[in-house]
Amino acid sequence: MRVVIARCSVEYRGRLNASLTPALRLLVLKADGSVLVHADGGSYKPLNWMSPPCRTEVDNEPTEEVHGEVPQAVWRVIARKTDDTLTISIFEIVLDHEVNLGVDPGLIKDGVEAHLQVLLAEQIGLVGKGFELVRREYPTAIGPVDILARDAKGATVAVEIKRRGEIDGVEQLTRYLELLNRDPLLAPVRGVFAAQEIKPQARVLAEDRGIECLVLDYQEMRGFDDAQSRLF
Amino acid sequence: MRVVIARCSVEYRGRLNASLTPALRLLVLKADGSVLVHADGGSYKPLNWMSPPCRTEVDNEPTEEVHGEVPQAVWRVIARKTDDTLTISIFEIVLDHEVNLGVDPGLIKDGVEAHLQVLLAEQIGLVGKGFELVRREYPTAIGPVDILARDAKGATVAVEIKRRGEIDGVEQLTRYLELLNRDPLLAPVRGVFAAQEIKPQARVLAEDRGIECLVLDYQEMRGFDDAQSRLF
DNA sequence: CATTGCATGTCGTCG
DNA sequence: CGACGACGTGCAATG
Repeated sequence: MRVVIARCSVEYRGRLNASLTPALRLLVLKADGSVLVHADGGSYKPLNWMSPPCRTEVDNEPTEEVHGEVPQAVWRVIARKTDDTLTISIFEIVLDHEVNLGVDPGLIKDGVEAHLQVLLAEQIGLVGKGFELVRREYPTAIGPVDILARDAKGATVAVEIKRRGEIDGVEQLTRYLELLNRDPLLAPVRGVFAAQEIKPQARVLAEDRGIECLVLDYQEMRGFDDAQSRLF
Repeated sequence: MRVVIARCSVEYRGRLNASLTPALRLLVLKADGSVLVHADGGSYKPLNWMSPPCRTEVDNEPTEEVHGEVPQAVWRVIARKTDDTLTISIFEIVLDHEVNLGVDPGLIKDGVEAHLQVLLAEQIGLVGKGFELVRREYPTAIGPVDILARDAKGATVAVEIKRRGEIDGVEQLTRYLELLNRDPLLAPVRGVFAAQEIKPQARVLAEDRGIECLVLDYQEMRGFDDAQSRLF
């Protein structure tokens, strides 16, 4: 990785055109060839960047003026496949440090939608009394339904789980329900839209379509899970 | 902005839990308090980060071991509102550079969906022969329709424009059509789904709903536009 | 302030 | 490799 702080201007040509007039910025050149241009604000997205795979051509003796000034160097970063280009004109370097970071051991995550799904499958009673799990990730032609269950009377229930429940999720569940209800072995299938947080518009749409909304308490569900595992 | 390269471990607690075991990484502390943790790959998203507004508490004399080692410093970055925390344990500093970048003049963009919309409004004939523009951003209760037009026979046509046409966009257009078709002054309203690229599933869904798909050539449309403006 | 819709989204997973 | 959905999505425009 090479870390540079420099006064520079930047041009991007690709899916759109974007440009930065000269100013002091942080440039990060990663080992995989990717380049980030950061300003002192606007987390965490760079002002401009190039994603790998890409290569960089360096011109250390440019002759053309850029923004009324001949830069001391021009870096041309070219995407491997899309022919997007990022052109960085360097006018003045304040810091230039190269270091070998090695391969990162990587990130360990815990607590996403997958976990919610596992917990709710274990605690299917939260959806309704006497409910029984049919299976998680129940496969259909248009993708897996998060949870398929049967209610106390044996009727089929499809559960869609989201961390944040928005209209998209209701649409997705609606498509599943439409498909599942074509199967005479399953129909009629009810829908339950479960999320840690359900946006008002999503709730309205869901209820308008006869889909039940269920707000999940992740902390509580995890707590229950921990309590369960401590018993063994 | 402070740029640090250090051997460090990182813990994030918030919407999820995520952790990084000790390794050499780039740490960027921006003027607005935000912090980025970058490895030497994986553009442009940091491994871990904290978005502003947030504040950092520094402990330069930690006593507790982290990963079997007492760090030389611990930075605790705390989000202002959500009480998310990012804890960075510093074991060894390779580079530590502070610089005042000043305020960035900012990015100038050109060529996004808005531009496609303007171009298609100007070249409404691309949607169909004899079409006439009613207006761009035609307002409805659930948001503006990208383009409303009339076909050669005077029937109303709603056009949804996307750079990449996916299922979401079809759903969005469907909602608009449902609403517009309740207006006796407009009904019946047809739908056209226009994008630079239309995903197969989106196309199937659209056509199943009687929505026409239209692939746009941005380069060509821009070229036509340029040619037009050169005439004046 | 909440909602909505875009993004050079990026990133994993699965066919 | 492409398609699809999730993301600590972030972000700006808008009511």
